[in-house]
Amino acid sequence: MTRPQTRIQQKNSEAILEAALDVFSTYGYRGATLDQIAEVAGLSKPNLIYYFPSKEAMHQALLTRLLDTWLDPLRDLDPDGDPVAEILGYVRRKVELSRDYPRESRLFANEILQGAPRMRDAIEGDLKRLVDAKATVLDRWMRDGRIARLPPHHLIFSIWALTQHYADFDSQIRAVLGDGHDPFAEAGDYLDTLFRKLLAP
Amino acid sequence: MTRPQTRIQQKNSEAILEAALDVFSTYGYRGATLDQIAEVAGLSKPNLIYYFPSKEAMHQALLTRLLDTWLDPLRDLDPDGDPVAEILGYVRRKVELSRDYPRESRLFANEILQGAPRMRDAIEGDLKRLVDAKATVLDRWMRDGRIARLPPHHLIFSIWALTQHYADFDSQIRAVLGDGHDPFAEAGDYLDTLFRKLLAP
DNA sequence: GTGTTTCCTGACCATGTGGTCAAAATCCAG
DNA sequence: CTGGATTTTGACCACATGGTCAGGAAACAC
Repeated sequence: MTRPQTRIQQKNSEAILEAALDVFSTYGYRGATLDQIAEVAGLSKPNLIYYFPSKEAMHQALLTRLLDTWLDPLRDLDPDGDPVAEILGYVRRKVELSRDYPRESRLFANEILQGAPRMRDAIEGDLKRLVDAKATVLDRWMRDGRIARLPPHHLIFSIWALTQHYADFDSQIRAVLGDGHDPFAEAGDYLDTLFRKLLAP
Repeated sequence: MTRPQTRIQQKNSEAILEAALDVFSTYGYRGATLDQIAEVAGLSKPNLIYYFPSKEAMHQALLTRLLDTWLDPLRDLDPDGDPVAEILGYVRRKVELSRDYPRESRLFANEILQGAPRMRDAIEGDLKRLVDAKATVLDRWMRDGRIARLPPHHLIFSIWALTQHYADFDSQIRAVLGDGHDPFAEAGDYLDTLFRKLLAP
Protein backbone atom coordinates (compact mmCIF):
# COMPACT_ATOMS: atom_id res chain seq x y z
CA MET A 1 0.00 0.00 0.00
CA THR A 2 1.27 3.48 -0.83
CA ARG A 3 1.40 5.72 2.22
CA PRO A 4 -0.37 9.04 2.00
CA GLN A 5 2.56 11.49 1.89
CA THR A 6 2.79 13.67 4.98
CA ARG A 7 3.44 17.38 4.67
CA ILE A 8 7.06 16.88 5.76
CA GLN A 9 7.65 14.11 3.26
CA GLN A 10 6.22 16.26 0.53
CA LYS A 11 8.43 19.20 1.38
CA ASN A 12 11.68 17.29 1.87
CA SER A 13 11.34 15.01 -1.13
CA GLU A 14 10.77 18.11 -3.20
CA ALA A 15 13.79 19.89 -1.70
CA ILE A 16 15.97 16.86 -2.40
CA LEU A 17 14.87 16.50 -6.02
CA GLU A 18 15.34 20.21 -6.52
CA ALA A 19 18.88 20.05 -5.15
CA ALA A 20 19.62 16.84 -7.05
CA LEU A 21 18.51 18.49 -10.27
CA ASP A 22 20.92 21.33 -9.61
CA VAL A 23 23.86 19.05 -9.01
CA PHE A 24 23.17 16.27 -11.53
CA SER A 25 22.49 18.74 -14.33
CA THR A 26 25.80 20.44 -13.69
CA TYR A 27 28.14 17.54 -13.00
CA GLY A 28 26.43 14.53 -14.54
CA TYR A 29 25.53 11.38 -12.65
CA ARG A 30 28.99 10.23 -11.65
CA GLY A 31 30.28 13.71 -11.04
CA ALA A 32 27.52 14.50 -8.55
CA THR A 33 27.99 13.62 -4.87
CA LEU A 34 25.48 13.03 -2.12
CA ASP A 35 27.31 15.48 0.13
CA GLN A 36 26.87 18.18 -2.47
CA ILE A 37 23.19 17.42 -2.94
CA ALA A 38 22.70 17.33 0.82
CA GLU A 39 24.31 20.72 1.24
CA VAL A 40 22.25 22.33 -1.51
CA ALA A 41 19.08 20.78 -0.09
CA GLY A 42 19.96 21.91 3.43
CA LEU A 43 19.60 18.38 4.79
CA SER A 44 22.02 15.82 6.20
CA LYS A 45 23.28 13.03 4.01
CA PRO A 46 21.62 10.25 6.02
CA ASN A 47 18.39 12.19 5.75
CA LEU A 48 18.64 12.10 1.98
CA ILE A 49 18.91 8.34 2.17
CA TYR A 50 15.88 8.29 4.44
CA TYR A 51 13.78 9.71 1.60
CA PHE A 52 15.46 8.04 -1.36
CA PRO A 53 17.06 4.60 -1.10
CA SER A 54 20.08 5.60 -3.19
CA LYS A 55 21.72 8.19 -5.40
CA GLU A 56 20.54 6.14 -8.35
CA ALA A 57 16.93 6.41 -7.18
CA MET A 58 17.11 10.21 -7.05
CA HIS A 59 18.44 10.32 -10.56
CA GLN A 60 15.83 7.93 -11.80
CA ALA A 61 13.05 9.95 -10.17
CA LEU A 62 14.27 13.06 -11.95
CA LEU A 63 14.51 11.37 -15.33
CA THR A 64 11.07 9.86 -15.09
CA ARG A 65 9.49 13.16 -14.16
CA LEU A 66 11.49 14.88 -16.89
CA LEU A 67 10.46 12.81 -19.85
CA ASP A 68 6.79 13.73 -19.64
CA THR A 69 7.45 17.45 -19.39
CA TRP A 70 9.77 17.08 -22.32
CA LEU A 71 7.42 15.25 -24.63
CA ASP A 72 4.20 17.08 -23.81
CA PRO A 73 4.65 19.83 -26.39
CA LEU A 74 5.24 17.29 -29.15
CA ARG A 75 2.18 15.32 -28.05
CA ASP A 76 0.18 18.53 -28.38
CA LEU A 77 1.02 18.86 -32.07
CA ASP A 78 -2.43 18.66 -33.61
CA PRO A 79 -2.75 16.58 -36.80
CA ASP A 80 -5.86 18.55 -37.68
CA GLY A 81 -4.43 22.00 -37.09
CA ASP A 82 -2.73 24.33 -39.52
CA PRO A 83 0.65 22.76 -40.36
CA VAL A 84 2.83 25.86 -40.15
CA ALA A 85 1.06 27.19 -37.06
CA GLU A 86 1.36 23.81 -35.33
CA ILE A 87 5.06 23.46 -36.03
CA LEU A 88 5.88 27.06 -35.16
CA GLY A 89 3.87 26.63 -31.99
CA TYR A 90 5.90 23.57 -31.12
CA VAL A 91 9.12 25.47 -31.70
CA ARG A 92 7.94 28.33 -29.53
CA ARG A 93 6.97 26.02 -26.69
CA LYS A 94 10.32 24.27 -26.88
CA VAL A 95 12.12 27.61 -26.66
CA GLU A 96 10.05 28.44 -23.60
CA LEU A 97 10.95 25.09 -22.06
CA SER A 98 14.64 25.80 -22.62
CA ARG A 99 14.25 29.21 -21.05
CA ASP A 100 12.20 28.10 -18.06
CA TYR A 101 13.74 24.67 -17.42
CA PRO A 102 17.38 24.87 -18.47
CA ARG A 103 18.49 22.46 -15.73
CA GLU A 104 16.11 19.81 -16.98
CA SER A 105 17.46 20.31 -20.47
CA ARG A 106 21.02 19.89 -19.27
CA LEU A 107 20.13 16.82 -17.21
CA PHE A 108 18.70 15.28 -20.33
CA ALA A 109 21.70 16.33 -22.41
CA ASN A 110 24.06 14.80 -19.89
CA GLU A 111 22.18 11.53 -20.01
CA ILE A 112 22.16 11.35 -23.81
CA LEU A 113 25.80 12.40 -24.10
CA GLN A 114 26.71 9.37 -22.04
CA GLY A 115 24.80 7.10 -24.38
CA ALA A 116 21.52 7.21 -22.44
CA PRO A 117 22.44 4.31 -20.11
CA ARG A 118 19.51 5.05 -17.79
CA MET A 119 16.95 6.07 -20.40
CA ARG A 120 17.48 3.71 -23.27
CA ASP A 121 14.17 1.95 -22.76
CA ALA A 122 12.16 5.16 -22.68
CA ILE A 123 13.92 6.44 -25.79
CA GLU A 124 13.56 3.28 -27.81
CA GLY A 125 9.97 2.89 -26.60
CA ASP A 126 7.74 5.85 -25.77
CA LEU A 127 9.89 8.45 -27.44
CA LYS A 128 10.42 6.56 -30.68
CA ARG A 129 6.72 5.71 -30.94
CA LEU A 130 5.68 9.31 -30.42
CA VAL A 131 8.21 10.64 -32.92
CA ASP A 132 7.24 8.06 -35.52
CA ALA A 133 3.58 8.97 -35.09
CA LYS A 134 4.24 12.67 -35.49
CA ALA A 135 6.59 12.02 -38.40
CA THR A 136 3.66 10.37 -40.15
CA VAL A 137 1.59 13.49 -39.62
CA LEU A 138 4.37 15.68 -40.99
CA ASP A 139 4.73 13.38 -43.96
CA ARG A 140 1.05 13.70 -44.77
CA TRP A 141 1.26 17.49 -44.61
CA MET A 142 4.21 17.34 -47.00
CA ARG A 143 2.48 15.03 -49.47
CA ASP A 144 -0.53 17.36 -49.36
CA GLY A 145 1.77 20.22 -50.33
CA ARG A 146 1.00 22.20 -47.19
CA ILE A 147 4.65 22.41 -46.11
CA ALA A 148 7.93 21.81 -47.91
CA ARG A 149 9.09 18.23 -48.46
CA LEU A 150 11.74 17.42 -45.90
CA PRO A 151 12.80 14.28 -44.05
CA PRO A 152 10.29 14.38 -41.17
CA HIS A 153 12.52 12.82 -38.51
CA HIS A 154 15.31 15.24 -39.26
CA LEU A 155 12.87 18.13 -39.17
CA ILE A 156 12.04 17.11 -35.61
CA PHE A 157 15.72 16.64 -34.74
CA SER A 158 16.46 20.13 -35.98
CA ILE A 159 13.77 21.58 -33.73
CA TRP A 160 15.27 19.77 -30.75
CA ALA A 161 18.81 20.77 -31.67
CA LEU A 162 18.05 24.44 -32.15
CA THR A 163 15.86 24.94 -29.12
CA GLN A 164 17.80 22.86 -26.61
CA HIS A 165 21.06 24.41 -27.73
CA TYR A 166 20.06 27.67 -26.08
CA ALA A 167 19.69 25.95 -22.71
CA ASP A 168 22.55 23.47 -22.95
CA PHE A 169 25.15 25.86 -24.35
CA ASP A 170 23.87 28.88 -22.45
CA SER A 171 27.29 29.77 -21.05
CA GLN A 172 28.90 29.76 -24.49
CA ILE A 173 26.10 31.78 -26.04
CA ARG A 174 26.20 34.46 -23.37
CA ALA A 175 30.00 34.65 -23.54
CA VAL A 176 29.97 35.09 -27.32
CA LEU A 177 27.06 37.53 -27.44
CA GLY A 178 28.44 39.67 -24.62
CA ASP A 179 26.27 41.82 -22.42
CA GLY A 180 23.01 43.49 -23.42
CA HIS A 181 21.40 40.46 -25.00
CA ASP A 182 18.37 38.34 -24.16
CA PRO A 183 19.36 35.05 -25.81
CA PHE A 184 15.98 33.37 -25.45
CA ALA A 185 13.97 36.29 -26.78
CA GLU A 186 16.29 36.58 -29.78
CA ALA A 187 16.19 32.81 -30.25
CA GLY A 188 12.40 32.88 -30.33
CA ASP A 189 12.32 35.43 -33.12
CA TYR A 190 15.16 33.88 -35.09
CA LEU A 191 13.80 30.35 -34.96
CA ASP A 192 10.36 31.56 -35.95
CA THR A 193 11.90 33.12 -39.06
CA LEU A 194 14.06 30.08 -39.73
CA PHE A 195 11.25 27.55 -39.65
CA ARG A 196 8.87 29.82 -41.52
CA LYS A 197 11.34 29.95 -44.42
CA LEU A 198 12.19 26.27 -44.17
CA LEU A 199 8.58 25.11 -44.23
CA ALA A 200 7.41 27.34 -47.06
CA PRO A 201 6.52 24.91 -49.88
CA MET B 1 64.67 23.63 -22.31
CA THR B 2 62.05 21.39 -23.90
CA ARG B 3 63.32 17.87 -24.29
CA PRO B 4 63.12 16.34 -27.74
CA GLN B 5 60.38 13.75 -27.27
CA THR B 6 61.63 10.18 -27.48
CA ARG B 7 59.75 7.60 -29.47
CA ILE B 8 58.36 6.06 -26.28
CA GLN B 9 57.20 9.40 -24.93
CA GLN B 10 55.49 10.18 -28.20
CA LYS B 11 53.68 6.86 -28.27
CA ASN B 12 52.59 6.79 -24.63
CA SER B 13 51.50 10.42 -24.41
CA GLU B 14 49.38 9.79 -27.46
CA ALA B 15 47.89 6.60 -26.02
CA ILE B 16 47.04 8.41 -22.79
CA LEU B 17 45.35 11.34 -24.51
CA GLU B 18 43.46 8.95 -26.72
CA ALA B 19 42.20 7.00 -23.70
CA ALA B 20 41.50 10.16 -21.76
CA LEU B 21 39.41 11.47 -24.63
CA ASP B 22 37.38 8.28 -24.57
CA VAL B 23 36.70 8.48 -20.87
CA PHE B 24 36.32 12.24 -20.38
CA SER B 25 33.98 12.56 -23.36
CA THR B 26 31.73 9.88 -21.93
CA TYR B 27 31.72 10.65 -18.23
CA GLY B 28 32.76 14.30 -18.00
CA TYR B 29 35.69 15.57 -15.98
CA ARG B 30 34.57 14.55 -12.52
CA GLY B 31 33.01 11.32 -13.65
CA ALA B 32 36.22 10.10 -15.24
CA THR B 33 38.77 8.21 -13.14
CA LEU B 34 42.49 7.69 -13.63
CA ASP B 35 42.06 3.95 -13.19
CA GLN B 36 39.62 3.89 -16.07
CA ILE B 37 41.89 5.94 -18.31
CA ALA B 38 44.85 3.77 -17.36
CA GLU B 39 42.98 0.62 -18.26
CA VAL B 40 41.83 1.96 -21.63
CA ALA B 41 45.35 3.17 -22.38
CA GLY B 42 46.86 -0.16 -21.34
CA LEU B 43 49.20 1.52 -18.86
CA SER B 44 49.51 1.57 -15.10
CA LYS B 45 48.10 4.49 -13.16
CA PRO B 46 51.51 5.67 -11.86
CA ASN B 47 52.74 5.59 -15.44
CA LEU B 48 49.99 8.00 -16.44
CA ILE B 49 51.21 10.39 -13.80
CA TYR B 50 54.74 9.96 -15.13
CA TYR B 51 53.62 11.50 -18.42
CA PHE B 52 51.06 14.00 -17.16
CA PRO B 53 51.39 15.67 -13.77
CA SER B 54 47.68 15.32 -12.99
CA LYS B 55 44.24 14.40 -14.22
CA GLU B 56 43.62 18.09 -14.68
CA ALA B 57 46.63 18.36 -17.00
CA MET B 58 45.33 15.58 -19.26
CA HIS B 59 41.99 17.32 -19.54
CA GLN B 60 43.61 20.66 -20.25
CA ALA B 61 45.82 19.13 -22.94
CA LEU B 62 42.76 17.72 -24.66
CA LEU B 63 40.81 20.97 -24.50
CA THR B 64 43.68 23.03 -25.87
CA ARG B 65 44.22 20.69 -28.77
CA LEU B 66 40.45 20.56 -29.36
CA LEU B 67 39.75 24.25 -29.70
CA ASP B 68 41.91 24.71 -32.79
CA THR B 69 40.41 21.75 -34.62
CA TRP B 70 37.04 23.10 -33.72
CA LEU B 71 37.52 26.64 -34.94
CA ASP B 72 39.53 25.94 -38.09
CA PRO B 73 36.51 25.53 -40.38
CA LEU B 74 35.09 28.86 -39.22
CA ARG B 75 38.46 30.55 -39.74
CA ASP B 76 38.40 29.22 -43.30
CA LEU B 77 35.19 31.07 -44.12
CA ASP B 78 36.39 33.37 -46.88
CA PRO B 79 35.07 36.96 -46.81
CA ASP B 80 35.77 37.22 -50.54
CA GLY B 81 34.11 33.95 -51.55
CA ASP B 82 30.54 33.33 -52.65
CA PRO B 83 28.35 33.81 -49.54
CA VAL B 84 26.06 30.82 -49.97
CA ALA B 85 28.90 28.53 -51.04
CA GLU B 86 31.05 29.63 -48.12
CA ILE B 87 28.33 29.07 -45.54
CA LEU B 88 27.20 25.75 -46.98
CA GLY B 89 30.85 24.68 -47.08
CA TYR B 90 31.17 25.57 -43.43
CA VAL B 91 28.08 23.55 -42.59
CA ARG B 92 29.39 20.58 -44.54
CA ARG B 93 32.77 20.68 -42.82
CA LYS B 94 31.07 20.88 -39.43
CA VAL B 95 28.97 17.83 -40.24
CA GLU B 96 32.14 15.99 -41.22
CA LEU B 97 33.76 17.02 -37.96
CA SER B 98 30.79 15.65 -36.03
CA ARG B 99 30.98 12.41 -37.96
CA ASP B 100 34.74 11.96 -37.71
CA TYR B 101 35.36 13.39 -34.24
CA PRO B 102 32.27 12.71 -32.16
CA ARG B 103 34.28 12.23 -28.97
CA GLU B 104 35.81 15.66 -29.34
CA SER B 105 32.35 17.10 -29.85
CA ARG B 106 31.08 15.42 -26.71
CA LEU B 107 34.11 16.52 -24.69
CA PHE B 108 33.35 20.07 -25.73
CA ALA B 109 29.65 19.68 -24.98
CA ASN B 110 30.42 18.32 -21.53
CA GLU B 111 32.63 21.29 -20.79
CA ILE B 112 30.07 23.86 -21.92
CA LEU B 113 27.20 22.08 -20.16
CA GLN B 114 29.08 22.55 -16.91
CA GLY B 115 29.42 26.26 -17.55
CA ALA B 116 32.81 26.04 -19.28
CA PRO B 117 34.83 26.25 -16.03
CA ARG B 118 38.05 25.25 -17.77
CA MET B 119 37.51 27.07 -21.06
CA ARG B 120 35.98 30.36 -20.10
CA ASP B 121 39.03 32.38 -21.11
CA ALA B 122 39.28 30.79 -24.54
CA ILE B 123 35.58 31.30 -25.16
CA GLU B 124 35.45 34.90 -24.04
CA GLY B 125 38.70 35.58 -25.87
CA ASP B 126 39.70 33.77 -29.07
CA LEU B 127 36.29 32.32 -29.77
CA LYS B 128 34.34 35.52 -29.24
CA ARG B 129 36.80 37.51 -31.36
CA LEU B 130 36.61 35.03 -34.22
CA VAL B 131 32.82 34.87 -34.12
CA ASP B 132 32.49 38.64 -33.99
CA ALA B 133 34.80 38.98 -36.98
CA LYS B 134 32.86 36.46 -39.03
CA ALA B 135 29.56 37.98 -37.93
CA THR B 136 30.75 41.23 -39.47
CA VAL B 137 31.39 39.43 -42.74
CA LEU B 138 27.93 37.85 -42.65
CA ASP B 139 26.42 41.22 -41.88
CA ARG B 140 28.10 42.76 -44.93
CA TRP B 141 26.77 39.97 -47.13
CA MET B 142 23.30 40.61 -45.77
CA ARG B 143 23.46 44.37 -46.30
CA ASP B 144 24.65 43.71 -49.86
CA GLY B 145 21.55 41.58 -50.40
CA ARG B 146 23.57 38.45 -51.18
CA ILE B 147 21.93 36.41 -48.43
CA ALA B 148 18.80 36.86 -46.34
CA ARG B 149 18.89 39.29 -43.44
CA LEU B 150 19.25 37.32 -40.21
CA PRO B 151 20.93 37.93 -36.86
CA PRO B 152 24.49 36.87 -37.75
CA HIS B 153 25.45 35.49 -34.34
CA HIS B 154 22.35 33.37 -34.19
CA LEU B 155 22.99 32.14 -37.71
CA ILE B 156 26.33 30.84 -36.48
CA PHE B 157 24.76 29.38 -33.34
CA SER B 158 22.25 27.50 -35.45
CA ILE B 159 25.04 25.98 -37.53
CA TRP B 160 26.75 24.81 -34.36
CA ALA B 161 23.55 23.52 -32.83
CA LEU B 162 22.46 21.55 -35.86
CA THR B 163 25.79 20.00 -36.72
CA GLN B 164 27.01 19.16 -33.22
CA HIS B 165 23.63 17.72 -32.31
CA TYR B 166 24.32 14.75 -34.57
CA ALA B 167 27.49 13.91 -32.63
CA ASP B 168 26.34 14.81 -29.13
CA PHE B 169 22.90 13.18 -29.30
CA ASP B 170 24.02 10.31 -31.51
CA SER B 171 22.54 7.64 -29.24
CA GLN B 172 19.13 9.30 -29.24
CA ILE B 173 19.14 9.85 -32.98
CA ARG B 174 20.03 6.27 -33.75
CA ALA B 175 17.45 4.96 -31.31
CA VAL B 176 14.69 7.09 -32.82
CA LEU B 177 15.63 6.45 -36.45
CA GLY B 178 15.98 2.71 -35.94
CA ASP B 179 18.18 0.55 -38.13
CA GLY B 180 18.99 1.14 -41.77
CA HIS B 181 19.92 4.80 -41.47
CA ASP B 182 23.14 6.73 -41.94
CA PRO B 183 22.48 9.72 -39.69
CA PHE B 184 25.43 11.78 -40.85
CA ALA B 185 24.79 11.30 -44.55
CA GLU B 186 21.14 12.24 -44.08
CA ALA B 187 22.14 15.18 -41.90
CA GLY B 188 24.47 16.46 -44.61
CA ASP B 189 21.71 16.51 -47.19
CA TYR B 190 19.06 17.88 -44.86
CA LEU B 191 21.22 20.70 -43.52
CA ASP B 192 22.29 21.65 -47.02
CA THR B 193 18.63 22.06 -47.94
CA LEU B 194 17.82 23.84 -44.71
CA PHE B 195 20.51 26.49 -45.03
CA ARG B 196 19.95 26.93 -48.73
CA LYS B 197 16.33 27.87 -48.05
CA LEU B 198 17.21 29.95 -45.02
CA LEU B 199 19.85 32.01 -46.81
CA ALA B 200 17.86 32.67 -49.97
CA PRO B 201 17.27 36.45 -49.93
C1' DG C 1 0.07 14.20 29.42
C1' DT C 2 1.51 9.30 27.07
C1' DG C 3 2.53 6.16 23.52
C1' DT C 4 3.53 5.52 18.79
C1' DT C 5 4.98 6.75 14.55
C1' DT C 6 7.72 9.67 11.81
C1' DC C 7 11.84 12.18 11.18
C1' DC C 8 16.69 13.18 11.86
C1' DT C 9 21.71 12.70 12.89
C1' DG C 10 26.61 11.60 14.67
C1' DA C 11 29.59 8.11 14.25
C1' DC C 12 31.02 4.75 11.44
C1' DC C 13 32.43 1.56 7.41
C1' DA C 14 34.08 -0.40 2.99
C1' DT C 15 35.44 1.02 -1.17
C1' DG C 16 37.18 4.22 -4.63
C1' DT C 17 40.02 8.08 -5.75
C1' DG C 18 44.03 11.14 -7.15
C1' DG C 19 48.50 11.00 -6.32
C1' DT C 20 53.43 9.54 -4.20
C1' DC C 21 57.68 7.02 -3.89
C1' DA C 22 61.45 3.94 -3.82
C1' DA C 23 63.03 0.52 -6.32
C1' DA C 24 63.04 -2.38 -10.27
C1' DA C 25 63.10 -3.01 -15.30
C1' DT C 26 64.24 -1.41 -19.69
C1' DC C 27 66.54 1.33 -23.06
C1' DC C 28 70.38 3.11 -25.35
C1' DA C 29 74.89 5.49 -26.39
C1' DG C 30 79.75 4.37 -26.28
C1' DC D 1 78.93 -5.10 -22.28
C1' DT D 2 78.38 -1.42 -19.37
C1' DG D 3 76.85 2.64 -17.04
C1' DG D 4 73.72 6.24 -16.92
C1' DA D 5 69.23 7.83 -18.30
C1' DT D 6 64.60 6.71 -19.07
C1' DT D 7 60.51 4.11 -18.16
C1' DT D 8 57.57 1.20 -15.27
C1' DT D 9 55.37 -0.52 -11.23
C1' DG D 10 53.82 -2.53 -6.54
C1' DA D 11 52.86 -0.81 -2.32
C1' DC D 12 51.15 2.81 -0.14
C1' DC D 13 48.68 7.23 1.60
C1' DA D 14 45.20 10.68 2.73
C1' DC D 15 40.94 11.83 1.63
C1' DA D 16 36.27 11.49 -0.58
C1' DT D 17 32.33 8.76 -1.45
C1' DG D 18 27.91 6.02 -1.13
C1' DG D 19 25.71 4.03 2.30
C1' DT D 20 24.57 1.97 7.28
C1' DC D 21 22.89 2.00 11.93
C1' DA D 22 21.57 2.74 16.61
C1' DG D 23 19.52 5.89 18.99
C1' DG D 24 17.69 10.55 19.84
C1' DA D 25 14.24 14.37 18.67
C1' DA D 26 9.74 15.90 16.80
C1' DA D 27 5.16 15.22 15.47
C1' DC D 28 0.98 13.40 16.08
C1' DA D 29 -3.10 10.68 17.89
C1' DC D 30 -5.65 10.01 22.00
